[in-house]
Order: sequence, then C-alpha cells, then structure tokens
Amino acid sequence: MKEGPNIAMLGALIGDPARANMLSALMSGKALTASELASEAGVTLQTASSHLSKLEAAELLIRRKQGRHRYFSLAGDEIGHVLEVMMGFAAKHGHMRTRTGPKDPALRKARVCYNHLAGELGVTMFDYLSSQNYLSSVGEEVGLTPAGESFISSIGINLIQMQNSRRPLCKSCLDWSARRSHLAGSLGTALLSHFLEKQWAKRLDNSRIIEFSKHGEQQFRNLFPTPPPSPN
Amino acid sequence: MKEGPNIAMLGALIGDPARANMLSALMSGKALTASELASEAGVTLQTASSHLSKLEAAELLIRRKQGRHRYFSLAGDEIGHVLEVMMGFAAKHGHMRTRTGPKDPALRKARVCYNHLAGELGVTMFDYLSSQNYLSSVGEEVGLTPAGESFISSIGINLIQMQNSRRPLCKSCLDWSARRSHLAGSLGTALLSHFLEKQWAKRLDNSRIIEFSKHGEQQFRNLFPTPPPSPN
DNA sequence: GAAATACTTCGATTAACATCGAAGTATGAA
DNA sequence: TTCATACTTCGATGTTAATCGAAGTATTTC
Repeated sequence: MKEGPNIAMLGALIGDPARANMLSALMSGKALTASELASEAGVTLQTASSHLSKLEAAELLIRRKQGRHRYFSLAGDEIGHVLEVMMGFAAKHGHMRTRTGPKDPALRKARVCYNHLAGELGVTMFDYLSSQNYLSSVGEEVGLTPAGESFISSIGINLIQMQNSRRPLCKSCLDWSARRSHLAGSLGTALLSHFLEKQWAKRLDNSRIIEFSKHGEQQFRNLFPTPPPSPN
Repeated sequence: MKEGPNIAMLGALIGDPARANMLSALMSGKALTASELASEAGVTLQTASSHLSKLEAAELLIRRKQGRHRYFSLAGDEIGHVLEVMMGFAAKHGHMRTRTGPKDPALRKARVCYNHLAGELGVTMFDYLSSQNYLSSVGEEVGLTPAGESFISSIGINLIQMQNSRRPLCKSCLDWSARRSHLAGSLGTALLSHFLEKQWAKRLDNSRIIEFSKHGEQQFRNLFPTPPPSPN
C-alpha cells in the first residue's frame, strides 16, 4: 500500500543493537576493520560480516579493501547527520534508560560528529565565524566570505585543494544538545584535523569525545573568542 | 557492553513497517484515532493497538482520550525532526527503491514537517524573515526581533498567547531537500495554520503535501518576496 | 610451499515479535 | 437495558532474522 516509507528499512537497519553499535563506533569518523567492529558490537566475526554486508548493500557504509583488511566507514555526511540526530533524541530523551555516564558532560562539550567538531566548542566556533561575517550563513547554503577565506588561510589551512573536491566546503549541522549549528563539510573536517594535529585536543578511544588539553582549549578560545567582540 | 546506544531501540521502533506508516501518517500534524492509524498501516485494530502502546511507552507518541476515541499524535517536535531527517535521507538516497512518485516535486515545494511549513516555500519564508532582520538567528537560538514581532502581528497572528506557552516560539529546522533552515516552533505552526485558514493552501489527504492555490501562492510570495529587497 | 591472518559464505538453531482471533472493558446511542 | 462502537488484553501461530559453528577464499608471512 502507498509508495512505502522506506524509513522503515532505514530504521530496521539502525534498529539492530549490533548494527547500532557498529554505526556508533564509526561516528568517530575513523575507518574500522571488520574485526574491530565485531568486537565493538560484541558479536563474532561471522555475524559482523553479515551485518556489514547489509549496511553496505543499503549504502550506509562503504568498504575499502586494503591488504587482507576491510576498512569500513560511513558512506557520507548524511548518514552521520541522521545518526547524530537520532543519538541526540535518544540521549536527551531519558527515553529508554540512557543511563547518562560520567563522560556525558565531556560529550556535550566537544565531540566528533562523524568527522567534524560538535558540542559546545563546535557551536562556539560556528558562532564566532558567523559573528565575524566569515560565513555567509544567511538562509542560503553556508559559504565562506572572502574575509573568511583569508582567516582560514591565516590559521594555516590550505583551502585550494579543498575547493577542488566534490564535497561541499561548508555545511551547517544542527546540534542536538543545544539547537544550534556547527560547521560540517570539508572545512569542518579540516578544522578538526588541524586541532588534532596541533595537539590541542585528542580523541578518546572508543568514544566520540574530543578532549582538549588545558593549553589547547586556551588556544582554541583565543582563536574563536566568546563573547565575540563587535566586528570592525 | 558499553553504555548502550539506545539509538538501536529508537531505530527498532521506527523500523517496523506498520509503525513507520503510523508515524509517517502522524507527520501530517493531525491527531489520528487508533482505527485510522490501523487502516493507514494496513493492519488490524489489535495489531495497531499493540504498536501504539509501544510507541507511547517509548514516548514517541501521546495518547489523548476523547469519548470512545483515542487520539494519537507525535509527542513533540523532536520526534518530528528525527522522522523528517530520516525520511529525507531515505528519499534522497535512491536507497531502497523509493520510487519517487509523481507527487514528489510537490513534496519538495511545500510540505508539512510535523506541524509547520517545510520545503522550498518554507525556506523562502525563513530566508525572507532573516533577511529583514525579523529573526535573530545568528548563532543563538532563533528569536523574534521587535521588528519581527510587529511584522507577525501585522499579518494578524496573536503573539501574546503563544508567548505564554511552554513551547519555544521559534526554532529552526534543517530541511533535507536543500540543506537550509525553515521555521519550526509555535510560530511556525501558527503561520501554517494561518495560511490554511486564509485558504491560501490546503493539505492533501493522506500526504504531507501542502498544495497552494495559484492565488494563495501569489499572496504568499507577496508577503515573503524573493529575492528579498535590500533591507532598509 | 605451508601456515597464519582476515574475512566471507553456508547451514542449522533459536529467539523475538508481528499478527490476528477471541474475549474483555469503556463509552455512547437507541 | 440493550446494542453498537472503539479500543485493549490475552493467547496461539508463524515468520523473520540474529547468531554462531564449520568450511571456504584471499592475502600476507615464514
């Protein structure tokens, strides 16, 4: 009946605990092997393989072959976004005993949303860039203004090679903790990589938390001050 | 293992075809009875009842008793948002043969997103309001500026009673067709009701499509012109 | 070439749950 | 009171699919 809401299939795919664990693990942005995902999900390799095939068939995941390993990663930002929204809902909503762990405040502060920075610090950065008119986020798809381009370049990020990529440079991504935007797209990814390279922050293992060092956070807040000074 | 991603339960809840159909039907924003939802999903009343209990227990739905009827509706904007994002993904993604019907362009143009206006026209409205500085959408949660308040009042919408409600007045909601924002919250709801009351548009049955009449669309575009004139 | 690693495919088992008939409750109508 | 409508609860059935052991393929190491 009706031209079926395939939302059901999508839900069913995400709805299995093993698959949900795998997808969550991949939200870190890293590519993981089948074995790693199996242990992450707490199932045997055979079972994992079966799940991964389904996820790949549905184009939620992509599989890269490298030597005798298969590396899996999310098929794109869109699924990352779907998962982020669902996680946000499930978490916010006491829902089904989400038993918010001790690490939760850290998660709200800074986390990886697929492959870019989300959480309070992500929002802070986005706000600052907007307030300085580095982003043309008014209605239209988010873009970098000329002033924004030189700002980004001054940080030491190479824009030129990114602009040649097929991936959109900037995208906004709605945060669940507060209903505010943070920066996704290839620029968002590049900025996160930049912070990690500069050792301002590091990824906690098996978690989406980004832990800023004391020094790193200071540098970060220095670069993206809040409250922002009036632009001039 | 791990403090379980309850995203799995959420996915499983949405992942059953019958439940997905019911939830989709409720995206129209209307409250529906158990019988209506049963026929919508193509199952018997008993089966529907079982599903509805589960959805209520998970707090995705609320149940209102009225005479011998039970009216069900989505428990809030958040689930609406989750569903919208998932539908967007499933649809955009050729995914599992979503066989985009002939009505699809209409859906992209104007549809109801739980209870407010989404699609191209929704984005147009949001853009116009932003460009006129009626919305203070910079970073912070979206709010109405004083100029915005008088604009809304001039349309003939009573703001005062809305401001007393516990529901947020304005919220932005990310659109899936284009990655752009449209207006949710109680103001978003009120605006949609306003258009329907004025007969500028009507809801198509069993669909999320909002069909604007020729006259109605003209009025709408008159009120929210695009491209927007420079604000002065 | 042999053995180990990394993974996939096959097949059988099992558990979960969607489904509906039948019977029960509550509300409204005659 | 009686009947009808709207729905819920219970119980039985059947289907689906998650799981893992066993065996197979591919790749690297020795």
